[in-house]
Amino acid sequence: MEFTKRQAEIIKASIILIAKKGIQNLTIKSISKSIGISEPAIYRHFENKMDILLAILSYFKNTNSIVLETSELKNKTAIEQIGLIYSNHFKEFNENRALTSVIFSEEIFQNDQRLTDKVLSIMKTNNIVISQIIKTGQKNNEIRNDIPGEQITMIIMGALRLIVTKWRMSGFAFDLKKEGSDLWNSMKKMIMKTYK
Amino acid sequence: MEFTKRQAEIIKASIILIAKKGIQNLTIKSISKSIGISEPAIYRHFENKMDILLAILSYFKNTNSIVLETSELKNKTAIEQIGLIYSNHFKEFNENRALTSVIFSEEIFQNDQRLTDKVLSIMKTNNIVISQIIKTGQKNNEIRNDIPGEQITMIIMGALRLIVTKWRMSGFAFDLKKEGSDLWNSMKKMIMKTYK
DNA sequence: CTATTGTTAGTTAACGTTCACTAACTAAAA
DNA sequence: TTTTAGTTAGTGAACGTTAACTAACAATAG
Repeated sequence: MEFTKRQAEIIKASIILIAKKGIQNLTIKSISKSIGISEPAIYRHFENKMDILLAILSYFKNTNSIVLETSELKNKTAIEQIGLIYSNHFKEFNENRALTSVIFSEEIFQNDQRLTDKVLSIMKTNNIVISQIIKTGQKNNEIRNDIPGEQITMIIMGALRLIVTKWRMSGFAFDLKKEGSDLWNSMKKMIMKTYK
Repeated sequence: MEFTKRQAEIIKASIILIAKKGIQNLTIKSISKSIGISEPAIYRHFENKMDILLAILSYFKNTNSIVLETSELKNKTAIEQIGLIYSNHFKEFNENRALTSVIFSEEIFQNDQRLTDKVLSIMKTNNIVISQIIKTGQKNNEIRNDIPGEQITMIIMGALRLIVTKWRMSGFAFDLKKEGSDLWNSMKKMIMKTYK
């Protein structure tokens, strides 16, 4: 188990606090207050504040892997796989809205090299997984190959990120699952080799 | 003139500081140090720190309007117009790299309602301009109309944002103008009605 | 022409508050 | 009985901001 119960509690409280008021208002005091213990008690579970930030990123990495590497993906077409990754993301965000404030927000973790490196590695993992699926789809003549796979990956990831950002900034005012699914259906038309 | 020389200096210094070390390290002390005056002197030019953050966003709004509403856009096809908006953005970012750390980083300005509102209004302006161009292009049978204009807008904006984010996070390691232009050529293939 | 008055943009010193973090102690669980 | 997880009460450093003052300059009045 990567984190104890209390550690997980601290991580989740921190994410919610960042979502609400930004990283500038994430303090040991605000964390401890939100879970109902004293400030020094936090230090029984994390060495320092930086370790909490790193733990948040580890938590993302896990969540992300689960969404990306689910066994559902096996024995599906490339298009079906990307579709599933899209809908899994939307499901995850719908259940954990605070996550959207930080998961595509590389800028938040900019104050330390270790944080930046960790963010970068999460981004790269994402890219490799999607890119691999796209390229396989291109080989199978499922996805158009007059456009480099990396660029299709960028377009797919860019749209996913932007719709989630808009959803959050609207105060979660629209149905992400529905709008997201519509968006994906449009993207399919654009990237599939033969669309009927 | 919206800002005095000194105010502009403070704004630019702040953007560079955010780009370097994140919003957490933007302090009155760091700003004053970077332009070589004392901390209290900052208060001769801005009432308080919040006003500096708001000024940064106003500065963005201006830069953004210039990129979006240039007269070059007149008498051009929709595709040419979006192409120009893309390349103008890349040119602007290339000349002012620190800008990329904040311009698509809504999360940075999350600690106050006034900041969030201003960010939102900039995003909306962007969207309206691009969306208008796309819809005109669809009416003229220039852009495919089997996909709603709003979704094409989202895809275009999402890709632009993501490539800029990647460029920044790579430490500006690739040629944004070239990679961006390649990306746009691929997007054209996807959204044009007839591509030869 | 010069003395007065006001403005602008800066200084040093200090304010109260909050920050991350620690020492010392305690209750309860293992 | 030792370990774990909490407490209270504190630390020095950094935070945004203000007070008090000054040098340099511009406009105006005598």
